[in-house]
Amino acid sequence: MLDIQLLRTDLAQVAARLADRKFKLDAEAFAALENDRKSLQTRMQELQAQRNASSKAIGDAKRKGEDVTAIMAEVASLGDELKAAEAAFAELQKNLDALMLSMPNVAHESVPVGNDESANVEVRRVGTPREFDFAVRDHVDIGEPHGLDAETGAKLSGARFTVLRNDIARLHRALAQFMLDTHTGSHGYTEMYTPYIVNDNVLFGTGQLPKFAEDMFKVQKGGDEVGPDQYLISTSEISLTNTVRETLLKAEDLPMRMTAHSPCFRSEAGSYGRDTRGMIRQHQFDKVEMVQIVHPEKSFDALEEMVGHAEAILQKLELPYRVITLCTGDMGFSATKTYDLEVWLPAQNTYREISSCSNCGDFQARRMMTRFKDENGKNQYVHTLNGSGLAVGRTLVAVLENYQNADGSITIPTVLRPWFGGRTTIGG
RNA sequence: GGAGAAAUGGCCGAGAGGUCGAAGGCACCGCCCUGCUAAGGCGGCAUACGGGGUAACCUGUAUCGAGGGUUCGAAUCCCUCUUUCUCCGCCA
Repeated sequence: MLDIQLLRTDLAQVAARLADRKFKLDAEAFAALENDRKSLQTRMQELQAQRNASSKAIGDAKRKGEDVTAIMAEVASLGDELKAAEAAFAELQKNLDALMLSMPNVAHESVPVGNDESANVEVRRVGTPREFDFAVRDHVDIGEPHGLDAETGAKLSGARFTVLRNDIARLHRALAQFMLDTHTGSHGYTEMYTPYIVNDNVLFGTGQLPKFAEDMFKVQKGGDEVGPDQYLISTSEISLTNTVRETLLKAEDLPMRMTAHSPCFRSEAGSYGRDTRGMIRQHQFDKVEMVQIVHPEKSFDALEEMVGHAEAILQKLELPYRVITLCTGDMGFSATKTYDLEVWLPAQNTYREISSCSNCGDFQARRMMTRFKDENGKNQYVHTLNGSGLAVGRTLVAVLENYQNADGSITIPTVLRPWFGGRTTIGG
């Protein structure tokens, strides 16, 4: 959520920056709403003050044993007017809140302005794509003989679900554990295990709701118990970041670094026909997530560091990749700046997204009410960051394709061999 | 699933229809005293929003798990929900 003060004082500028993000803020409508809010609030507060004064007078009079019928009569007429004013204010506040919740974060000034991915900026390339002296196969063809089974996945759950068995399942697990161990062992993250089903208010906190409900899986309890609306997490950023919701942290608690390995569930509404083959785009995939809760002045340094943490995984796996700065039009809702990591996929002869690292500034903190007491004893919103470190399913794809051999076997990356009892290949 | 208890400020914990934004303690900050790996005294110390002031600050309103209700007036009474704890049952 944006700072409403900023909207009041700098409406035109905020509207312009939101326009870069393809959000049309009707400045006039907002200003009108703000105006109404002000007059309604003032009126309501006046009436409340009157009521409080009268009630106090009644109390005083009663204690002295004086007659209170006169004051009682005076205050009687107040009730209805107050109720009406309060109702009108609540209604308006609701509309204002809904509008505020629907606005994306504004981009940091260092973010390139642009409409779509064509305006993204490549920051660097690391590693050189391998030269193959045989016909490159894609991960489906390479993986199938060793246990990648889309057909059974579809039988169980439909399109975009895959069953892994044997060495492929093991490789998948090894990847996740390697990532987790690296982040906890070398990058200072605390390992976490969190719920995969969360209440709707949690989704408001990180920004998936109210706007992106169609991307989520909504779940329902058996029986006829009614509780809050609940959803499967689309990323453990949601549960990790929200662990600090509605809390007042101490300055020395910061920075907090959390990591978790979890499945992610995405409806992929609107992506029909895209990446239908293989494991690139699934309804369920695993991801090792990094989340940081940091001091507001340190969040952009933390973002660079976090990108480095994600890169370290790719480097240790010896996978070629590039780093991209997303432009304003391509960034996620809550982000103020985002770097994507794209891994080289030989079969597609291109780089594909495998990690996304974002600084959300105070946008999520404001929605979650997460603050810390700063050096001067003032409560300030923290800044939140999240990044994939990495998407496990896509990393599996990248390993299969980049490590494939002419005979259909797969060389196991050196760092993963401990999970294979020292074996060096799958198949072959 | 059954029975009961509870939810108050960063934390602990009083409160029981008006004088309560809320005693007391801890933590924290300032000053003083004293001096040594301690202690004592005094003062300050919730949040959000509105209005005023360059500002320190002043002022109004709201907030005692959440939402409704009763009342001139609710932390205190009533209803619903959520969460936690205890006992019983069931259970990976």
